[in-house]
Amino acid sequence: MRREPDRHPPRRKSHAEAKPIPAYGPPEGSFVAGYMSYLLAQASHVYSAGVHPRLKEKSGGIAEWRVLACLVDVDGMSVSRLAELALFNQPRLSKVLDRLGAQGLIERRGDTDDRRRVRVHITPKGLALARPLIETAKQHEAEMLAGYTDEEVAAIKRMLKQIIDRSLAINTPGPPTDPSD
Amino acid sequence: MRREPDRHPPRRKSHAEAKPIPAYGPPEGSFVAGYMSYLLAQASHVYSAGVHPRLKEKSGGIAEWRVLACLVDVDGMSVSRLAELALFNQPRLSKVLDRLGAQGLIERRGDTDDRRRVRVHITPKGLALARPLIETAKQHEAEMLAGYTDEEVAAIKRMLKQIIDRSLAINTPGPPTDPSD
DNA sequence: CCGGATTGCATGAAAAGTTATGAATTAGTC
DNA sequence: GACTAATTCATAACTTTTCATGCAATCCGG
Repeated sequence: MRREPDRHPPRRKSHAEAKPIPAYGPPEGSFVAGYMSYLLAQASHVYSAGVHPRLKEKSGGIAEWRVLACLVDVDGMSVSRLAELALFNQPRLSKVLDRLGAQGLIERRGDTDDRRRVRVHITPKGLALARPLIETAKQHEAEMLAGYTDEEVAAIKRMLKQIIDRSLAINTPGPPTDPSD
Repeated sequence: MRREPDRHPPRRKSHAEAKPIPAYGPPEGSFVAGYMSYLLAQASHVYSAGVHPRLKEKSGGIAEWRVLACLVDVDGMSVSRLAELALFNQPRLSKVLDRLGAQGLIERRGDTDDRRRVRVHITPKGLALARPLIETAKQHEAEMLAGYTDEEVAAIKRMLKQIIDRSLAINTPGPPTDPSD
């Protein structure tokens, strides 16, 4: 049997009265509708929903894509630094790197000075895969932001960076570097 | 042995020359530093990093928390609608619901009219758990946005909602509801 | 230098998520 | 009304992530 037996009580009425509203997103005035964390998560989610299928198909997964993109920016980062940049915890990144390494897209090399560290390098094969993906991503961004002026886009990005910086400042308990900031 | 034998070539130099910069976030001018998807993901990530531990501990997981929060807003949604709202795919939500159901925090009830549908209801026990969590979330939001004026906060949220709406419009192929929009 | 604390990364076991698919029900068409 | 298509949700099989932990290398106080 598919569902529990008593989940569906006997039918109530013939078939009158319309179906509920199929609206997207949270209802106006609800908690989540105005909750910043939710808005950020939803924005991130729906904004990238359009490219993710393409990126995932080519790179083998969104996590893989993110790592490759970061490595094109900065090659040879340590594992923990790369994890931070790609927004992963360290064990997760280690395993993503295993997969990327198995495909010959990245390479781990021990740091010569601090032998605890492992530096991650993108291979030529990895670059050959990543570069076109970055173009795809840029093209998607262009489409998504077509309705905004350059100034508006700049303002949006500035605002996001500010949110990021402030969050980091709050989350980082250390003594304030400068109270006048 | 822990790593591949040849990962660490012989040490290079005594110990002069400083260690690399430990900066947080992507380097200025890099691709990801200005890539909207990344900014949104990073903002979402670091912004909520502060509450997530607390919410997770109390609710059993961030996914669980999101579902409960949505249900406090709107009780009795269908599974697919709730999945959409909580930003999960349907099978994932089904499993989150299994867990929540096992703890007696939610209940599934078959829709009387359309017997394919299953409506999800939060239980009194679930409410008792969720309400304080929402307070925690609100408190966190207050802390995080303390540096902004009410108007600035409103502007930020409006901006995010606009990004969401536009993304949805672009991702939804259907004919434009109103070309004059 | 020596020993304890710390850092950087990997890894194993357990938990959670994903993909593909199936079953039940309803909708639509002729 | 019967038949096919479409919707809604669950589930099984497989993959990925997480949590905790271990080991090696460095750091640091004496």
